[in-house]
Amino acid sequence: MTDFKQAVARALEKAIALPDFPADQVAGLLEAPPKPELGDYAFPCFKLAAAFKKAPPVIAQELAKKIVKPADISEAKAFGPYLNFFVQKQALAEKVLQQVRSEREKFGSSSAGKGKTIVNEYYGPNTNKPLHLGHLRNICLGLAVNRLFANHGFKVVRTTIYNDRGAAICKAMLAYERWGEGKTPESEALKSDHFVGDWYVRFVKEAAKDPSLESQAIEMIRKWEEGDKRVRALWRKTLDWVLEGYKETTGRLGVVLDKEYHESEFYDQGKQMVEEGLGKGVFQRDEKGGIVADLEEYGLGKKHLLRSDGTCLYITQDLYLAKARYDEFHFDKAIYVVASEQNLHFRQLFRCLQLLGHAWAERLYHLSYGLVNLPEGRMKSREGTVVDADDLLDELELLAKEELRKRYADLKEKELNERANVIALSALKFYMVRVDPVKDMVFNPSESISFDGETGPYLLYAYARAKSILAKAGKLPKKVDYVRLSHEKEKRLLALLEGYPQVVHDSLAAVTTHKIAQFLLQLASEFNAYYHEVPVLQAETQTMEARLALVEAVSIVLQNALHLLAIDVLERM
RNA sequence: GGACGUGUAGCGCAGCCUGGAUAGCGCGUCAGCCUUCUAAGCUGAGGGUCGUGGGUUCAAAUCCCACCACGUCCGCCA
Repeated sequence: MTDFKQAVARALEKAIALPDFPADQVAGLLEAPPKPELGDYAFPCFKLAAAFKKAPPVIAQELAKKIVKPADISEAKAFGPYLNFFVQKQALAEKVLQQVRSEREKFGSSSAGKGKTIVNEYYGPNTNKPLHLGHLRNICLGLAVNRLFANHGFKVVRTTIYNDRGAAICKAMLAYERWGEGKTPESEALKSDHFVGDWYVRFVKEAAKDPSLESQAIEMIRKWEEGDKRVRALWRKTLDWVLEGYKETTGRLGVVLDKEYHESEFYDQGKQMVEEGLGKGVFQRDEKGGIVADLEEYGLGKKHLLRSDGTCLYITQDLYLAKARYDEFHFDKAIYVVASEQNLHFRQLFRCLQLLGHAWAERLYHLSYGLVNLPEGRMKSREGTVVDADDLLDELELLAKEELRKRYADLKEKELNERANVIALSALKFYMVRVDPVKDMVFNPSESISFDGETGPYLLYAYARAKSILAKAGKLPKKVDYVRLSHEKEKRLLALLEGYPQVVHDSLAAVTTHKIAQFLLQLASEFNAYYHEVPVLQAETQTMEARLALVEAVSIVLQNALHLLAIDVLERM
């Protein structure tokens, strides 16, 4: 809560003076009026009607007369059943601008997570094909979440898990062994993960004609598990190709990992935990000899944790991995950024860990996100409607380049490439995090590359305009006469800036990013309108200096918020 | 069949947790604005039974119930 709001709440409490109307309720009732002309805080008087035995508008009138205005409140005025408060412009300007100026990149951050650790696992690919659009949503969310927590002083352990074994991987290996003729990514001039992915596609095609290939793949899994030298060598080779390709793609996006997990290294772990549960009586052995968790009472059905032949299942290794992570990092929170298809799996996993008596199970959090669909419908690898991550990144960069060439014909190649890269990434990242993660979303390729509207480039452009003014101004004033910021649009900008830390705080609490995205759109839009209407550099000196301070603050907050979404900025566009 | 989620303007989305003042934004459409700090911009117009029906309430897009539509999941797969 801001200082202003707190002051208003306290003054209201005194004016109301009702014994059965607890003071702490007042602050909770204060809300933001629908329009700026109506003030900064509004107090609805409906709930007082019964106690005062008067109509809400009458109560609002009486409170307006009775209330002792706090120092920084210029007016308390009744609007129908509401009592509205106006924050004094100068006080607002002074408070906000001084704070942004002194805190700079720290404005909006906190030390709430100091000494605490979060582990974030994201994008976990199956290593038989290149990354696609779904991974991009995952990565963009994961990157933003990492920043969000780091911003609050958490130690963030950035991880991924490579699902690097199993049927799909063996299928790609089998096809390569069978028809590869010793080709390599280099010999075919293909990005190495695409090279492997193509062999997987080849397998699917051939298997449609020759069903015996499926059983051959299963045979290969068995050999892999036995440690067959030839199969293991083939696996190593193709896996390295895939990982190398991933590194290139994720590198473009700015992914940095502190720890990488390989399923192949612990896919047979976790039995001990399951047997421990059996011993404690929280899990049961079923009639065929498998081990089951009965989660019916939690509405989660029955879940098999160990096969009757004693081998592990998907969830078994996840039990192990969660514990291994806790033992290593003693995390205060562990986030799994995984598609909503796995909602049930994670609820079952967390519940099982809790049943095993691990208190830290409640620190686990599944950041579930919806599918990314195309305007034509769902992505289907069989129908070739999957949007490849590399292709998309290339396409975005190309479009940014075209746009830049149109505008700045004489831009040097290096500068052109750098700008196109930043612009393309902003387009993608913002498109992905601007939507509530729980929702399925439609990825419209032509819209994502359009730079009109609610897009990353729009935000970058607003930032570049602000920086351009600051650059032309040269030195920024040390002292500012805040009274000069008397324009209505200036007050709106200041109010937005003041609210930024709260937006960040709420985002952290909800482990979400789209609130920050919405805030950015609002701030950029408000600034663009201000830019259009109010001249800065042409203004009289004192006024210019005050406006420069405001523009500087806007640029700082834009940059801070973009940083939280893992979006880099450009000083010029 | 069950569980979970989603349904707001032609299209894409905020708002729902924590109920309040004529329901916001973008794209598209239409009409304007570049001799003045970058027009990737700004201003304005038009566009809505907030899926449907009940309920709670002084007040419901928001809370509750039922129904409908769509999506995902419900395997000793991952």
